[in-house]
Amino acid sequence: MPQLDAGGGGAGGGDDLGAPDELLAFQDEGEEQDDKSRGGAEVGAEALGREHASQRLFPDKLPESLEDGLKAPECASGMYKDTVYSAFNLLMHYPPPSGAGQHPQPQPPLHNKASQPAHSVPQLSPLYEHFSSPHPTSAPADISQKQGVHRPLQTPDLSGFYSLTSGSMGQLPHTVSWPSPPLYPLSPSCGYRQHFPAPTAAPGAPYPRFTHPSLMLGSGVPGHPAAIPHPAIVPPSGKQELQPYDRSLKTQAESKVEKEAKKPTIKKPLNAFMLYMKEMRAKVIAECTLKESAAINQILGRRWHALSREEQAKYYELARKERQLHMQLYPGWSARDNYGKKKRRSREKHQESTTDPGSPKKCRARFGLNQQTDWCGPCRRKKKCIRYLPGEGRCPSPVPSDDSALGCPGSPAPQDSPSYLLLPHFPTELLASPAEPAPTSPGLSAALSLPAPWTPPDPPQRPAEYTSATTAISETGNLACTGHLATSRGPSSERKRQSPKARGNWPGAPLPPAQGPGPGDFRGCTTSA
DNA sequence: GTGCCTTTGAAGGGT
DNA sequence: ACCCTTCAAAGGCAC
Repeated sequence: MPQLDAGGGGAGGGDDLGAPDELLAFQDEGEEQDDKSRGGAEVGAEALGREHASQRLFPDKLPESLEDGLKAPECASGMYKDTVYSAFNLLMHYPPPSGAGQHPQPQPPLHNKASQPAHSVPQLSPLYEHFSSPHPTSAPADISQKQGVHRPLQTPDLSGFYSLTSGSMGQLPHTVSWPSPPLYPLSPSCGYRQHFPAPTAAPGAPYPRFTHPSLMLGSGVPGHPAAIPHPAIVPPSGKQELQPYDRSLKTQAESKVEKEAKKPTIKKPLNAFMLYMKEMRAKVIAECTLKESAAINQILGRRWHALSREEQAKYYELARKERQLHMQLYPGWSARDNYGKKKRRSREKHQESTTDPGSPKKCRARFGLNQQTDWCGPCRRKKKCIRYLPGEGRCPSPVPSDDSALGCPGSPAPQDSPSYLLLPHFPTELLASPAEPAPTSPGLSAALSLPAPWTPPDPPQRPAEYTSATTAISETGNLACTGHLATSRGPSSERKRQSPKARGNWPGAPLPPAQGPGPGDFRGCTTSA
């Protein structure tokens, strides 16, 4: 379960996303689900799209209340959780009831992510945008850049609106297409309850939190008085009785695969750094004439460390709110749900390491390099490499290491450091291993000098719930599109070796620079892949 | 069309 | 408690 701010982060910050106890109650309900019941729920959720269509056509047949459906025994496991997912999706495309008021006319979605996978649910970043963009006109230009959809100017009235993408419509199989995707009002403080009639639940009842007709899940629940039988509505057992033609055309396994494919993907909420990247990417692109995200992200990573604590705290707070909102919208969702939906390179590497004694993984383990991103062998990437390899290892298309060479205005890289030494993940086989003599290059020698002992900066003024913060800035100079790329961030395995408490117990407290070899330390590894 | 690269943070399973 | 893995965004690039 996503971490709730123990300190009641909302306590002092006016976080009205929902009282922690409410969240807990909400969450506990979802946590009771088991995978099996979820399977049934997913099908039920799928059916809700169709159910929803019928409800829209026959609004007078709406169930009496959401809680009826939620409290139905059939909802006791699984049904609720996933129906909420779908319900939220429906919310995003369903005009709120007239009684709700304040509903804008249908507008183009703020986040029309054409590139968004058809089955994915967009991020909650509108929340972030609302918080982080008091002046909508200054909103980062990259929000819709990739999508290729011009983002309409946000008026203050719209800034608090949450929309799903038109593409996300595809996540709801069999749903009808509304004439236009309406925006859905969402209070900046996650105020669904502010926009919809108060629930009719008995006092103290945990549900419903949503009372929009589209959330009248009862009609989709078998056994509910208003239930409309639908082939896709399955009992909590998760088993669906196939129609005869179904049996003949596809096996249950195929059907299961198909349903898996149709299952909406709920993305992880963005963390603080992701929110920061999203906001600053366009700026860096504009400044640096860079487009490759890998390089952009390196710059952003350094700038992130250069941020003051107050600036970082803003993003941590936004991220925390996003997580809470996400938790409310998708109770019971786990990031684990999305595991395996991406190709995992590390797994291949792991297999590779089991057979190759000099494998990158072993080398990484030896020197504490990031297992996913640090290289130990020669540049094994066949494509154009953004890393600069000296001598024979030179990649076909070296990319300068310092930001200025990358196209950024700013100070050049340190004079005594060859550009390749300034790269964070310089292929270390070209340098001596710790047991071997160091190269004679003066720049190399300089680069091999480990970072100066880390000394904590002045005590920060963190929010109350953040304590003992430390800032890990090992950069030597201008971080704005300048300086070297050696990051202060240790390898993932290394940075996680340190407990959150040890590194400061405020969320996302940055680690002190790695004292040992890190991605930017250029420690040697003589093995090659 | 798919995956990699690159960053930090969050989460959860495993030990 | 700690370690390890995966995913979240982004867009060029390689295959």
